[in-house]
Amino acid sequence: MDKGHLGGGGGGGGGLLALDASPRPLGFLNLLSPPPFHRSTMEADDSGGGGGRARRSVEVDFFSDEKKNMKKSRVSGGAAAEADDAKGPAAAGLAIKKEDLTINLLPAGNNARSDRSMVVDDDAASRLDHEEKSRSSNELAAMQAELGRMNEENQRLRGMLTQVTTSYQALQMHLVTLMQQRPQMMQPPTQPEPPPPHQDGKAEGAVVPRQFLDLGPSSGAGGEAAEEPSNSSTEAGSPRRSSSTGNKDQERGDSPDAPSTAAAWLPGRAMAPQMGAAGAAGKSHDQQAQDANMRKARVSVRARSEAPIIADGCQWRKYGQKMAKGNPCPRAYYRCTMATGCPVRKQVQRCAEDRSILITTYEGTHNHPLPPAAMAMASTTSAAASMLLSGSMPSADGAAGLMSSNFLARTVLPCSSSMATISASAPFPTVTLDLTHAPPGAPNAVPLNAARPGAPAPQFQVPLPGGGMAPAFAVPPQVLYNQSKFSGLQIRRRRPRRRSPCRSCCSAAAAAITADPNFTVALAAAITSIIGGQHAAAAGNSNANNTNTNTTSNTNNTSSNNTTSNNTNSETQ
DNA sequence: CGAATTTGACCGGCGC
DNA sequence: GCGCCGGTCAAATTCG
Repeated sequence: MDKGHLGGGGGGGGGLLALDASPRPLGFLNLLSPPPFHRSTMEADDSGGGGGRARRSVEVDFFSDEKKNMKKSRVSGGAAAEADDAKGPAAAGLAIKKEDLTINLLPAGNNARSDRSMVVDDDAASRLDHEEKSRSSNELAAMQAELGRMNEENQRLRGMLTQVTTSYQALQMHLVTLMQQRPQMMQPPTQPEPPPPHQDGKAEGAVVPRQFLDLGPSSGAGGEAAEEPSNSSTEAGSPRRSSSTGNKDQERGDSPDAPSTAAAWLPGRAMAPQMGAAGAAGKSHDQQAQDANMRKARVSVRARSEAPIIADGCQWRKYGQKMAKGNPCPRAYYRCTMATGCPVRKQVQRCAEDRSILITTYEGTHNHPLPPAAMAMASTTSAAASMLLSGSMPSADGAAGLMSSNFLARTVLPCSSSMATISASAPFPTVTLDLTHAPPGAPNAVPLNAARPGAPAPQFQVPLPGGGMAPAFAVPPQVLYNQSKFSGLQIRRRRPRRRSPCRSCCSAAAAAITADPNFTVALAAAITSIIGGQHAAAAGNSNANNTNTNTTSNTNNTSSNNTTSNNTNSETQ
């Protein structure tokens, strides 16, 4: 065991969860104003308990390159730095030369002093000294006047900068919107394909050929993933894993088409087989960089849950547990076992600051059909991931990344500031869906149901066709009215074409979210749409959706040797 | 007895 | 280059 890991004792806790550690994410995302970037640097803070507090305001850490540039530039001058960094080429015309703002008041005094020292012993020069003094004072006054003038100029330029910033933002948003639409339009018409070969019996009947968490703007990965078992996320997470060390599940699932595993959930790569050799060969470096980015993309869900794991409708097998730095609660690692070789993994960890909050981080794309129960989370995470990655798509271009992130912020966050947090901070771009806070006007936090079917906690659960309890979120009543958006989204997108169902799903999801001024409502609606069809049988539990009683029966996993996870990570389907 | 979980060890990435 | 840390493996253990 890595004793060092258990030692923990620091803040940090990893880029992703560090951001999530805040019990109340602010949800802001002001990419054009320096403060978030300044704060984001605190993410790397390894300090102890205080780190969490500090991180409270750390919500955004997009694109470290820009951050560095910004820092660098800020050293040289305030307005100039802002103009150069925030605006980039667009603000070239507004660039302010450093020397313009570098106003040194010392020379006058220094010169005078040095002059005086030169003539201090010269009586004849005393009068000259006096004259020079007065001249210096005049110069000083002139310089002060100049300073005042420059300040005014500075103010004026700042105003202009703000104006240009606004227009630039608008253009960015527009561009991102266009870019989001483009993948769909560019997708070549493809013939229907047979269902996945490994459509196992677990998901029979109720299964819906929908991908969970398609991590890509051009969600082609979904289609490929559905047809090709993949451990690509595993490869991403642990490249060293080779045939000799791969686990049984993965080996079983991957062996048939290992070469395409990477394509299975990397949207860009997924396109390669379709495009053929030429298409694959023509893949740009940008796209490859994009792939790398997508491979790491994650969706984190924060929810109040007394159970050690939230029931999201999938079957998970625990394969590891570790103490994460800065969090006394262990982090558990699960992989999806609904289908052999499913690359999806998730990490479950309690929030260090509020242990009633369970942070579940999903990574990867399911390569198998999902039961409706799993689609609730799928809708949420896939949409969020799609948005995230559509935003980080042109990662090679710093300005574009900034642009996209800003777009995400504006589409996801403004109306649901407590709902979604986007972080492109290294190492993984992450969307955090915070379900611990109800939308404005909602009474309380949104409780997530316990994973255990027999859990005593009066939390909202949905029965599955198979008899198990499906995941569900307690939906604040006031958001139920708007369920049509997401439910329609799901239904419409069922099997548009086998080639890339997920692509379409996510594009639609992203579009829906983009169009929807209230992501919170849309999210709740998605879940509600699931609940709606099966709610009746869950009446016994449904009374908990309004009142989060937060029973304290759960003993948190505060010990590294905790043994509570063994009875919770297998979900009855 | 098979499956699932636990947990120490190992590996690679990354920062210093 | 070294150490820290996240992530994963896999033998041992536990559970049903």
